Amino acid sequence: MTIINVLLPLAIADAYSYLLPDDLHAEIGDFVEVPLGSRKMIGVVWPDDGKKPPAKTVKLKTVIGVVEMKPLPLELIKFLNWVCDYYISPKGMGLRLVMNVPEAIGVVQNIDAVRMGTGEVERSTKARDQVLDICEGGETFRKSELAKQAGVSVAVVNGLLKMGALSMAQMPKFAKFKVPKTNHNLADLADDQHAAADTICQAVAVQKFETFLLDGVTGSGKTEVYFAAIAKAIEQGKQAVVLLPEIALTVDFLQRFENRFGVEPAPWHSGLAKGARERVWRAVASGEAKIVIGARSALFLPFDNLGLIVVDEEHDGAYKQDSGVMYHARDMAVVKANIGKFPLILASATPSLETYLNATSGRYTHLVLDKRHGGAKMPHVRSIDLREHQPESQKFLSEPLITAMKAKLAAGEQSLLFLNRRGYAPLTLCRACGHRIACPQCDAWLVEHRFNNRLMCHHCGISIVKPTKCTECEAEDKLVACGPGVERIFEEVELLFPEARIELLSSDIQMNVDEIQRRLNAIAAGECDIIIGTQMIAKGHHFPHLTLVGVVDADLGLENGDPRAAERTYQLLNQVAGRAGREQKQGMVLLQTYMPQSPVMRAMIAQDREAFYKAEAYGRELANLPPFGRLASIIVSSKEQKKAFAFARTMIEAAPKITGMVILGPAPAPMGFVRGRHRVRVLARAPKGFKMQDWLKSGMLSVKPSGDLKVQTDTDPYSFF
DNA sequence: AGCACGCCGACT
DNA sequence: GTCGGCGTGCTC
Repeated sequence: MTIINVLLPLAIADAYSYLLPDDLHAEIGDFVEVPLGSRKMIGVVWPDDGKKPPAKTVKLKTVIGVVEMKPLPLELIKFLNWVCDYYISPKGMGLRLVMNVPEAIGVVQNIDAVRMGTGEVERSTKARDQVLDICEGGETFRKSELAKQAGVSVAVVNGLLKMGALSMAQMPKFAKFKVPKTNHNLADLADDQHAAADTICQAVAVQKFETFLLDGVTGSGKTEVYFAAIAKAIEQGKQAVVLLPEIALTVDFLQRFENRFGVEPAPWHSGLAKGARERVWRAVASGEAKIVIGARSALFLPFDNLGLIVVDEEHDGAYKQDSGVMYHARDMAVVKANIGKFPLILASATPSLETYLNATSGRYTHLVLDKRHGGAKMPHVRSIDLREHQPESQKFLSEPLITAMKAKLAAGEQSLLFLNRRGYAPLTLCRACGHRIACPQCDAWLVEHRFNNRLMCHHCGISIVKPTKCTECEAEDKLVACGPGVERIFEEVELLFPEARIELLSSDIQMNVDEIQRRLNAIAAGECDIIIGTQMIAKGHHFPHLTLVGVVDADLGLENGDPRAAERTYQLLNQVAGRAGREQKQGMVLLQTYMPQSPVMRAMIAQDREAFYKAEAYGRELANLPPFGRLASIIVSSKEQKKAFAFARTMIEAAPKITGMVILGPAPAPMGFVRGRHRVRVLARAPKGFKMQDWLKSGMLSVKPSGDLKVQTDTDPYSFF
C-alpha cells in the first residue's frame, strides 16, 4: 500500500490522500475511483505540490480502481494549479472545469453495429441487394444508418441478419473528426495580411511562446490571417483552438471554417448535446480533433498536443467567467500558451486597453491591418446632438436620424437601429405618487415587456403581470413607461414607416439557433428594410445591403461611474458601426448622444483610436487602475446587510498593512441586493506586479465566514466602479 | 456536488 | 409527541 493524492472535482482546496493497493498502478494524471463519505467518485491523481498531509485523526480510505483511460496531461495539471492559485479558488473547482463532461470520463463504449456476414442470401430482392452493396467494403454500420443509406426500412437489415448474410459487430460510438485540409480553399491574401500571416507562421513553425495582437479594423481580414496560422499548426502535427466570445457567432463562423478547411471543426460550447460533448472531449484528448472552435471553456479541454491558441474579439467581456473559478479566458490563454510553449493570437478591431498597451510596449507583437478589403470603405460616423435635435415627447428617434432612414428606405437599402436595452421600457413610473416599480429581491427596476405583458427583472428573472394600478398608492391608470427598449423603438418605427419590413432581434424573443440563423440569413438576403436589435446583432454576421446604422442611445453604458465604461462603449459602438457598408456601398453611422464632446464620441467620429487609448491610459494611470495597478474584489453577501458589513470590516482588520496596498470599502456592491441577498464589496488595490493572492489569503481571507455569510473573491474584476 | 445532521413548524 | 422542511458543514 502506498499513499497517493487524489483531487476530486468539488469545492475542495487540495487533493485528498488515499491508499493505493499494491495490485493497482496509478500515475499522476490517472483517473481513479475513490470512496468519499458514503458515495463513490472519480478524481485525478495529483502531484504532491506542497499540500499539507491530512490530520492524524483521519483514517485513509483505499482507492477502488483505476479508470481505463488516458491520463490528464501534466501540462493541464500545471495549468489548473496556476489558474486556481491566481483566482484563489479551490483546486477541485479547477478540475471540475475539465471534468464537466461526466459522460466522457470512463472507458470508451462501443455500440452495436452490423457488417457483412458469411451466410447466403436466401432470396435476393432489390432492397436486400442495395443493403449488401453498401456493406461490400467490409465497413460496420449502425442498423438505422445502413437502412437509411440503402433507402430501405430496418426490417430489411433485420431479415438479412437473421439469415446470416449480415452479422452483428461493434463499432465506435462516434464518427471520427476528419483531418482539416490545410490547402483546401486558400484565400487570396492582401500584402498586409500576408506579412502578418508569415510572421505568425514562423512562430508556429518553431513552437515558441509569443503573443501576437492581430489588430485590424472590421473587414480587414483578420480571420484569413489566423486561418493561415492554424493551417501551419496542423501541418506541424499540432492542434489549434479558436476561442470566440459567444455561441451566436459559431453557426456563421463554423461555415466559414468549413469553406476554408473542407471539414467540420470540433465545436465547443454550453449548448452542445451530451453525445456531442463526449465526442469532442474524447477526440480532443486523443488528438483526433485537430481544431476546436469554442467558447471560453474550450481552454480547459484536455488537448493532446496543442500548438496554437486564437482568441478572437479579445476585448470582449464575455471571456470573463462570472461564477466558480472567475477566470478570464484571454488572460489564461496567455498563461496556457506560456506553459505549453507555443504562440497565441489575440485578435480584435478594438483591443482592450490592457492588450493595446502590452502591444505598443513591445511585450506582445503588434500586427496591424488597417485596410478594409474587397473594396469596402470605412463608414462615415456622425453624431446627432440630442440637445439640438430633441425627439418628440415619448419618442426616441431624432429628426436627422429619421430623415436618413427615409432616404435609405427610398434607395432600397437597409438601416439598423441599435439599442442595447431589451424589453419595451426600462422603468415603470406612477404619475400619481412617483413610485418606481422595482424588483422585490434585487436593486433593479422591473423592465416592461409588451410581447408578454409582464414586468421582468433582468437580474433574477422574476416577473409579474403588468399591474393596472400603482403597487404603492393604488392609483388606477397612472403607470407610465419611461425610457426606450428595443420593443418600444420597434413600435415607433412601425408608426413612422408603415410600409417598411421591420425585423426585431433581441435575446428575449424566444428563438432557437436555427430560427435565429434563418432570420439573419433573410436579413442578409435583403428581405427586410429596417433591423432593430440589441447587442446580439453587434457581432459576426454581416449584412451586404446594410448602409445605415443608427445608435439610439450612444451614451448608454457611460452613465455609471465605471472607468471601464468608456472603453466598453467605444468597443461596442465600433462593433456596431462595423456592420455598416461592408460591401461596395459607403456606410453611414449616426450616434444619438447628449455628449458629442466626450472622448468616446470624438474617437468614434474622428476614427482616432490612438487619441482615445491615450486619454483612457492617462485616466487609468492617474487612478492606479488596471493595467497600471492590480485589483481584487471581495464580495461579502448575507440576507442581513448589517452582518455583511460587519464581516467585511472584520476581514479588513485581519489584512496585513503593507505600503502600496490600498483597501477601498466596504461599500454596497454595484448590484447591492440580488436574489434577496445583500452584497457588500471591498476592493483591494495593489501596485503593478505585486502578487496580492498571498496577502489576501493570509489576511482578509483567513477569516472564515459562518452562518449565511458568503465570500466571493475576484482577481482582476472585469467591471470596477 | 451530495449527503448527513440538526434545529424549528404542522400533523397523525 | 414525530415527520420533514431546508440550512450548514464535511468529505482523505
